[in-house]
Amino acid sequence: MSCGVRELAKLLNSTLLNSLTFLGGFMLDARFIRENINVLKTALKKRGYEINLSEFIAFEQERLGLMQKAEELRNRRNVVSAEIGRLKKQGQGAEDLVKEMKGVSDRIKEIDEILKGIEEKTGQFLLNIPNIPHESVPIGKDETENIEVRRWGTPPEFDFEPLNHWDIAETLDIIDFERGAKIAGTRFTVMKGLGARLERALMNFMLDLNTSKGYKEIFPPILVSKECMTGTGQLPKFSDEIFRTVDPEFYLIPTAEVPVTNIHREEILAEELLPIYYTAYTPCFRREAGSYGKDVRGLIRQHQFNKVEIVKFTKPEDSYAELEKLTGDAEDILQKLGLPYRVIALCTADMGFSASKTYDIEAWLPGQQRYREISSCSNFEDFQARRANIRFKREGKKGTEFVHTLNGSALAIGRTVVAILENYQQKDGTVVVPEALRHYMGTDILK
RNA sequence: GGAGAGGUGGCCGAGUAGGUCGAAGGCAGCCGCCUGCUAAGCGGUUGUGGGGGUAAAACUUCACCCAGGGUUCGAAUCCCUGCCUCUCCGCCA
Repeated sequence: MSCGVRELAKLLNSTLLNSLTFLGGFMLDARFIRENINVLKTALKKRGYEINLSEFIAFEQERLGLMQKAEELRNRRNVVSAEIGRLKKQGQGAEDLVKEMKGVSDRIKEIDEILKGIEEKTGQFLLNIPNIPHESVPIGKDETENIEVRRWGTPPEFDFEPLNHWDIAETLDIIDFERGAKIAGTRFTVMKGLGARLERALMNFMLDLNTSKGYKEIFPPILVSKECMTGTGQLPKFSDEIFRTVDPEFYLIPTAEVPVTNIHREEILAEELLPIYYTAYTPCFRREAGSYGKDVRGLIRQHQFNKVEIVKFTKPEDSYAELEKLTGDAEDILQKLGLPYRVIALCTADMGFSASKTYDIEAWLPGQQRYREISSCSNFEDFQARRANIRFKREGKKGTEFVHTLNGSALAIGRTVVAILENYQQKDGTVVVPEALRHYMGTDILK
């Protein structure tokens, strides 16, 4: 029965976001919303999001009424203007009609002004509503209620006290934290020698593995427009977390998800193109505002880091199966690298704004004696597709539908470096290179 | 950065003294007919989003000729701004 609720809620969400006239040219089914307010409220409450729709609905009713009025007037204007043309052609005067139409046009302008104001308000309101969680997502109030789905591998045992990656890296002289700070400030690092090489090896290894599975390699722009950021859901709500250039205005991508998902913005895809699989290496940039005390040492939390991402566009009926496959593809990388990990299903309160369902993959870090996030795999259903207006057309069917978008890290490279250094460290301070990387590294040991 | 040209439907391409243009024509596609197969030929058809309407259709209406403003009774057609593309010059990895 929760399924029925879910379906309703989904439909409702669809309808809501449809009203972004200034984004995609959609309109909103106000009646449907009026009849289903409670469904939406309940669904979002699971996330801890309280929604107040009463003002919105009032605006909607007003908007619909005004729109109809304006359309009537436009129709009148179209008809009469044609008549005026006809009369003039026959050499007859039409002063009365012209005068009347002048009034009509002014009236239309007035109404349009009001409509614009309303649409601006409702549009902003809608852009700030998070996605509705999938029914399979555990309900919870914070991250303690996430659920561990499975584990792979066994944390290594050491006959010595395992070090943190920053200590290992310092000894090996492969990561220079101080000079990173000198050049750019805190949360920046310089990778050197085998460290730089390891970073590059991981990029290549991941891209090669992903492309061998049918993901098409993409190398996108790293500065993007505001529209892209809105399309994938980073804006307008999370401007604090993003770097921005001022003149001209660009946004530095926090993840390849942004440019890669927006590849198909404003497009209608042919059914046979789906599913589309992309993989992309990009640098990523994050402000990390509000995390001042966290992970101040080491590579875990940087303003700039490298990541290989995978992105999928699918038909709605396939997206959850694709999420499992996508997560599996990310896990495969860790398995090939021999890094122990666990998979976590995020609960309703811990999921990102745009996601319907998310699995985090956490790698074991001996230096911290705990699992840390190394990948996040999400199904956004049609949330991003609505914002970015990405649709597809079914063979032989009228109209279009929104695609579902998914993405996941495969993987975050900096954190993979951390996991390798800490899991493969040896008593003498050297680090064994995982089998799968030796070809890329040209060595089997970091020393 | 300087000087020009241009942005029309899936594609090509008309439309420039503003009026019945959602937009000629061609191609491609689809549906029929015809031909023993293929090609050619004939007829029809083919956009997106919204409102009203319907059980669903039919039907009706509004918007969309890069985007946003403006002029006008009326704009694909005129004016302004922005974005993008192309050519030439300069500069540069």
